[in-house]
Amino acid sequence: MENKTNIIAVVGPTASGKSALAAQVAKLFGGEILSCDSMQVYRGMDIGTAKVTEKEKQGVPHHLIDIADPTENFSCADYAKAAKKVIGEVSSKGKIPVFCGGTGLYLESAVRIDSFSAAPADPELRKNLESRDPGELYRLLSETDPEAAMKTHANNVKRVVRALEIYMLTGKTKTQWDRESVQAESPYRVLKIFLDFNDRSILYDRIDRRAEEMFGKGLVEEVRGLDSEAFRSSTASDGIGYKEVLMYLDGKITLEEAVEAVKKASRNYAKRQLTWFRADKNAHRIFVDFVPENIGGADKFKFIVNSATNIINNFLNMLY
RNA sequence: GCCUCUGUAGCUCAGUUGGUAGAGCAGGGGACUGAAAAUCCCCGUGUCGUUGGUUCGAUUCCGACCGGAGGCA
Repeated sequence: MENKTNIIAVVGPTASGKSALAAQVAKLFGGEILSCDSMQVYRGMDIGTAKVTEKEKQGVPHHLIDIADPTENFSCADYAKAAKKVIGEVSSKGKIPVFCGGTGLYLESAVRIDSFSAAPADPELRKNLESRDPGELYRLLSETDPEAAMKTHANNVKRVVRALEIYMLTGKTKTQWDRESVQAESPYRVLKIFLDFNDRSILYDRIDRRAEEMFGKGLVEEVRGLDSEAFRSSTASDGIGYKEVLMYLDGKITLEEAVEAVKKASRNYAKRQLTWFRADKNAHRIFVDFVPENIGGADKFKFIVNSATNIINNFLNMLY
């Protein structure tokens, strides 16, 4: 129990300032960054994913970025495997793994889920199932795995298909697999710091501004360079900023409409992220837009770093 | 100046043959174990432009007025 690996995670919605805080925390506590972002894993997708620049890394090693090709299928299980390896490497050097990112599922996959089902995605089977009547699929799930059916809405075809896929491929239900996937005694002690906003419109303004900056930095050119048949049929091309620009390149929408669509999708996404992290009762919240009146400008960041530092010190001193 | 059309939820618009109204988007809430920046679920009271009139009753019909669009001069 006392041999557990301490892990820090800075999480929050897109454009909340995670990267800067995480890098600072890593510097202060002797850590290395483990990116926790389902799109930053892809090489060549830099502008649209707001990937950290060398300067922003501040000399701190960053892992789990650029580890996959945009045309390949990458999943949370692949991520978990890679992340666990990096956790081991970093901690064996005596450094603290500092996760930083907004993909909640990826973080949980790495630190909480011990093993995944023995059923990797099977594109053929999925295609086959998806071509069938959704109602029939759901009925099938209700018969084979009633518990999963109960937890999954019939309209959520993706999830229904996945649950069926697991059963068909392994003969064991998703419910069973899930139950066995979480280890009773985790090898990690995880501190999550959640950057939240008291006034959401402030977050939304930042998102809007950042979307415009992305186009200014050449997002359209980046997407043009990635464009190919293989890219278009990949998960990566579903990323925010990428799918909209592809529509623009196809002449389906104007550039202005693309910019607006990216803003909108990012805002909607941020809200989903907030929902995810809010549900996590173990996450320590810091309201980054809620600093004392008398603190402004560059001191604001300092204030946030101080808040995080206090939380981390308590964590390292085993106060919680 | 005259004529026609138009003014309904933050936005775009339905609708009520007169019994005070509903969609999409935005927004809010939620779920999430191999696609997760994905996928899915739930949430719609608003002076129906203003003001008179007709009516048991008007957002709906009539008049005037105030916006907006177009046409004729």
